[in-house]
Amino acid sequence: MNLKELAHHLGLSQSTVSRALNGYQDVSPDTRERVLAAARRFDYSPNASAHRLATGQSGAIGIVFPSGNDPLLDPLFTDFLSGLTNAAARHQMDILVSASLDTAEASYRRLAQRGSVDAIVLSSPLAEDPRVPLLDGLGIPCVVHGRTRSPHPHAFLDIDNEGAFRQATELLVGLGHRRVGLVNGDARQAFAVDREAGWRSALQQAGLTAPDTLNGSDIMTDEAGYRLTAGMLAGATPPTAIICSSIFSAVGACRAIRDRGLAIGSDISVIAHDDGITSIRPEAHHPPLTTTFSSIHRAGERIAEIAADLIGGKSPADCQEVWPVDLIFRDSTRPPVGA
Amino acid sequence: MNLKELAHHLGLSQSTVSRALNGYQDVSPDTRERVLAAARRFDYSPNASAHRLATGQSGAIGIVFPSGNDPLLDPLFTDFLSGLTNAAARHQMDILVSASLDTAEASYRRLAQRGSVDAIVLSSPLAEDPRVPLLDGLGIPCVVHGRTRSPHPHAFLDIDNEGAFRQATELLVGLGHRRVGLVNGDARQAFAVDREAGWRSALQQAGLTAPDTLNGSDIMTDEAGYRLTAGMLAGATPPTAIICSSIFSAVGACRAIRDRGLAIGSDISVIAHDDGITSIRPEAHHPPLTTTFSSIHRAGERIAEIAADLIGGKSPADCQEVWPVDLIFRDSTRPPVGA
DNA sequence: TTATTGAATAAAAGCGCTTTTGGTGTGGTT
DNA sequence: AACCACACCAAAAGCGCTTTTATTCAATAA
Repeated sequence: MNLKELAHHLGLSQSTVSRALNGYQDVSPDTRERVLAAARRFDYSPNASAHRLATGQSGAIGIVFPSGNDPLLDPLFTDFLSGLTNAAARHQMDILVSASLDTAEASYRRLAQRGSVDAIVLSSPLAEDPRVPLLDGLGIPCVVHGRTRSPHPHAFLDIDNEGAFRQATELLVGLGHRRVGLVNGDARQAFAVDREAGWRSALQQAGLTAPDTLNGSDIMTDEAGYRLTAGMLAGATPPTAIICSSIFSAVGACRAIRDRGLAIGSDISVIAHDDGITSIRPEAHHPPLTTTFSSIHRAGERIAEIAADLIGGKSPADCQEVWPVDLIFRDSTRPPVGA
Repeated sequence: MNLKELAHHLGLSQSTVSRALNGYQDVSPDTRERVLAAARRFDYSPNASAHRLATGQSGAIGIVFPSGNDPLLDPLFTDFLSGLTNAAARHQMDILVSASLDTAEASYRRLAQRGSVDAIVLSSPLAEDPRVPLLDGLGIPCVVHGRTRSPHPHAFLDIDNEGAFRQATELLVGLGHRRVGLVNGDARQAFAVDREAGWRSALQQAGLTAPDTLNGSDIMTDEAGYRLTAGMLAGATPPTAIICSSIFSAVGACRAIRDRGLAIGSDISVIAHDDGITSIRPEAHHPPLTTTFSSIHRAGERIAEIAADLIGGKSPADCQEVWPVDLIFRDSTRPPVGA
C-alpha cells in the first residue's frame, strides 16, 4: 500500500493525504480524521527511500566500525551503541553502522557523499584526530564521543577523564600511598592522554614522582592488564596501588596481584574506571572495586540527541559537553601496608 | 555533483553515464573510460536515497537491538556486529541498527513496511520465537543467529551447542568427574536449551545423574556466574567440575571457586564456552581455561553473506548451517581430587 | 453586483537515480 | 539497392514521496 493507492482509495489527491498525515494545517479536521483512519486500517507506512529522496535527509546517524584488522574491538561499544540507538529512535532516526573496508577515510567519504547519513558519530578519538577536519571538509555534521585537541570547533561529549583520574590518585595519596601505578589504554587515544595528565598532576601536587615504570599503556584487555600489572609488581619499586583505565584491564590486574600472592585491598589497592557495562560489574568483585564511574550507555543516548540538534541546525560550538565522573569508594582501596 | 551535472559536463546523457558507471555492456570502452575518469576527478558518488528509490532496495540489513528495558545487553554483540558489518560492506551493504521503543514487534513491522532494510538478522532467538513467523508474514527475508524450534523453515546459522556441551561433559566424565555443574544462560534461549541437552545426554550416557541442583541458569554476567557457582559449591553435593556458557560467567565462577579457598584445575575443573571476543581471553587466565570455542565474529560475517544470498533470491531452506565447535583443552581441566 | 479574500483540495513539479524504449549511424548480407 | 544486425547513445518514464503552485468554491467586503 503506497500513497497513491491510499489517496485513490479515499478519493483524495496524494498531496492532501500527505499533508494530512504530516500534520499540516490546511487540511480540514474532517478529512484528516478520514485519512488517518484509512492509514491505520491499511497499515500504511510511507516508503523510507522515497521519503528520504524527497526530503534530502537520510534519517540516519552513521558510525564507522573500527577497521576489521584492528584487534581493538571496543567491548564498551555495545552499551554505547545501545544508548545511541535508543535515543535515535526517539528522534525517528536509525543508526547506520558501516565498516571500513579500505581506509577509514574512504568510508567516511563514501558515507558523506552518498548521503547515507545526516550526521556521523566519531568514537575513540585520538588526541589529534584527522577525521574531524575530514568530516568538516565534507560538510557533514559530526559529534565526537570524547575530545580531540583539534583547534577545530567540533561538537563533542566527553567525560572529565583528567579530573576523574586526578581524584582517584588523590584518594590513594590521601590514604598514604606513595607509589601509584597507572594501567592506561592506548597512549594515542585522547582519553588516555587526559587520564595520564590527571594521574601525573595529582602526584606532582603531592610532591611525589610519576615514574615511567609505573606508567603503563596498552589496549584494554584482561591480558594486557595482567601483563602491565605483573611487570610493575616485579619491578624494583613496585606500586602499592593501581589505577586501571577499564574494568577489563582491572580483571587482569587483579589476577596479576593474586598470582603474586598478594591480596587486593589490603596489600595492593585497586581503582578501575567503570563505564557501567552490564557484563562485568565492579561491585560484584571480591572485594568490590572502587571505581571512577560514568555510564557509557547514557553517553550514547546524549550523543544521539546532540546529533539530532546538529542536524536541526545547531552550531557545533554550542554542542560541547563534559560530564563529571563519580568516584565510588568501595573495598579495594585501603591504606598501604605499614601505614 | 550529481548524475545530471556529470552527464552534462561530459556531453553525454544521464543514461549513458549511469550505464557506464554500473558496468553495462553497451557502452564503448572509450566512453566508459572517459566517464570513469570524470567521476573520479569530480569525486562523484551516486546518491544513496535516489539509488534506493530507483532500485527498490534499501541496501541495508537490519538488526533490532534488544529492547531498552532489557538488562541483558549482550556483550558479545560487538564482535558479532563487527563481523556482520565487515561482510556486509563487502557486499556493498550497510547495517541498520534499530531500537525497539514500543514493542519489538512494532519495530520489525516498521522496518519491513517502510522498506528501510532488505533483510533482517535475528539474534538471541528463544526456543520458540514469535519473531520468525512475524517476519515471514511481513515477507521480509530473515536469518537467525541460532535456531528456533519453529517448524517454519527459516534461514539460520547456528553452532552445535548440544554437541559442544556433550563433548565438554564427556571430557570431564572421562577424567573421572561424576558431579558436573552447568552454569548456563537464560533458560528460554534456544542455545541454553541445547547446551543443557548436551550436558544431560553425556551424563546419562555415562550412567550419571543430572541433578537440578547442578543445573544453573541465569543471565551471562560475572555476577550471575559467581552466584550460581557459589550456590553449587555450598550445596550438599558440590560439583567437582563446572561448565560455563560464557567467558563472563566463567570469570564469576572462577572467583567463586577461589573465594571458597579452592584452586581452579586441581580442585575444581572449569570449562567455558568462548565466543572469541577480544576483551577477555581464556588462554590469558591462570590457569588457562579449557574452552568450547566458536568465533562469533566469523558467525557475524557468515550471516551477512547468508542475508545477501537471501536477498538475491536463495531459498531459506537452503540457507541453514550448523557449525561444529572446537573443544580446546587447556589447564583448567584435570582429574578430580582423589581420582 | 463584482472584486477580494480565505479555506480546502487538486495538479504538477521535482528529488537523483535506474531502466525501458527509441533512434541513429555503421557495417555486413542477400 | 534494400535489408538487417549491431553498437552506441538519447529521451523519457518511473520509483513514492514532499512541496510548490493552481484551482475551486464559499464567504466577506467594496
